[in-house]
Amino acid sequence: MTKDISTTEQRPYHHGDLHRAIVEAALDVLSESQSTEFSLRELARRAGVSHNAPYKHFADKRELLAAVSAVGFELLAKRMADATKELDSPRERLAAIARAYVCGGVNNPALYRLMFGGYLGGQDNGRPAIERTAAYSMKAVVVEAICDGALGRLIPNTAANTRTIDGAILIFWSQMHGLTLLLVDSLVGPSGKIEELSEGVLQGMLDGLSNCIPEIPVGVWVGPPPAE
Amino acid sequence: MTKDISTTEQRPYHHGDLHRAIVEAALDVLSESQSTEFSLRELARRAGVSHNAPYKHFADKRELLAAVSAVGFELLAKRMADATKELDSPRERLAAIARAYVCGGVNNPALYRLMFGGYLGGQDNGRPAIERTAAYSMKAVVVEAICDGALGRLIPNTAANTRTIDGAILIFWSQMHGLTLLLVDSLVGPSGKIEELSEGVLQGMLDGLSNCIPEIPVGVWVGPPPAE
DNA sequence: AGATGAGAGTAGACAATGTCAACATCGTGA
DNA sequence: TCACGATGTTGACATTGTCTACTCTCATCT
Repeated sequence: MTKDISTTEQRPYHHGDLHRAIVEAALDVLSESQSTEFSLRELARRAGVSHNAPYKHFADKRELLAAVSAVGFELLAKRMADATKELDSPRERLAAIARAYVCGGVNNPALYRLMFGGYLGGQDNGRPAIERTAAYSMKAVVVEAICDGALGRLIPNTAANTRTIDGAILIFWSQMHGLTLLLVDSLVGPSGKIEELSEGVLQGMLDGLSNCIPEIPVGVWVGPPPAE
Repeated sequence: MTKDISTTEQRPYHHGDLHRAIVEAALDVLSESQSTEFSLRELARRAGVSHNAPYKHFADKRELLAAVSAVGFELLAKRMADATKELDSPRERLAAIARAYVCGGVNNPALYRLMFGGYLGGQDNGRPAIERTAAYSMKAVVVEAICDGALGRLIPNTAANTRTIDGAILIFWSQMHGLTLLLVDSLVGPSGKIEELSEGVLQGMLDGLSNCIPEIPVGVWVGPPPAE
């Protein structure tokens, strides 16, 4: 039972904040190894607890990964929000959001893939609520910029405009999403020119959106499914 | 295909075409379970061989998945090519390609994610050559439609136009890629309206591309990295 | 204060998996 | 014919996710 390594200091029986420690360890390992195939036991080792301690905080590995994913969403939403600060032009704000989005994905591909890669949830077992809300808060930032006139004219955030806004977001989001993943997979490049590259796609898309803004509406929802 | 073990017939010691059998089993399991977390042993069981037989054909699980992914690329390229047949208008051909692309992804998300999800290769260990070439052949189909005038005017496939073409493909591809993954993850929907939805995004993008076609060029490559 | 009970951590066990090594079986070319 | 290489098989091992049963700690109730 003598597990103390140091001289007299002994780790208290209870960790104190294992939940957080495990999630942070997971984020570390994920960032380092760029893979979700680490073991719960490894995390337990890093946290200095027994291999089964994490199970007091997460039902299974899936749930742990969901928690990590949620942190990823929060980080991303925060970055996107931060990027818009001190920017007046709505179009510039939307562009900044896009840059933050792509940048976040490129900087930590494994986390990005965990968030959007469908390891969690599909149509079957919906992803945990904590994730949904995090993803939803991301959308809000985009909505704001668009309503403020990022596409060339004000679009009041009213029920009547819902479909227009969602249509625009759909295009915006899928373009950024696709670009991010292509970059991450090194399927387009070169990686040195990522910013230049994104900028071209981004501006082109914004112009395209501005041009066809009244015709976009299709029956669409964007973000977490509404009927739930 | 006499695989029967019925009464007295005994399976010959050697399978005959285990390589193919394993890949097909993997495709089956992948399609059914929509997860890459099946075991090699399971595939071996399905093929009716010992748990270690697959190792005579694949160095490890990664290599097996790479082979599956390659098949996926071939299937997708074929569908895209088929979709363009009997279509005269280049723009219609490009639209058909896009539909085939999105459709392929939505119909088998797990396979699509395996192909593009970066489970294999990153910038570190490049993905197997077999995959690269398959992915590259996909690009060729798109190039053709664009050069033929899908964006409103002919763009001869010359070295001088490389950047314009690659720029257009980048936008096209990332838009389709992103849309596919958003649909697959049920992050946008509703799923019943997938076609209508895709159509809106698609046409909007094509119009946008047509409008800014001369200004697109950025220093870009699309497809497998050229310096290799 | 002392009992107690729930939350948090530990220890041990189990089946399944990826992978290694040693052996068996077949078709084939020298 | 016969040895050899490709293909399959068996057995073994460390690791993993997860279950069950146990222990420790501390706040709360009497």
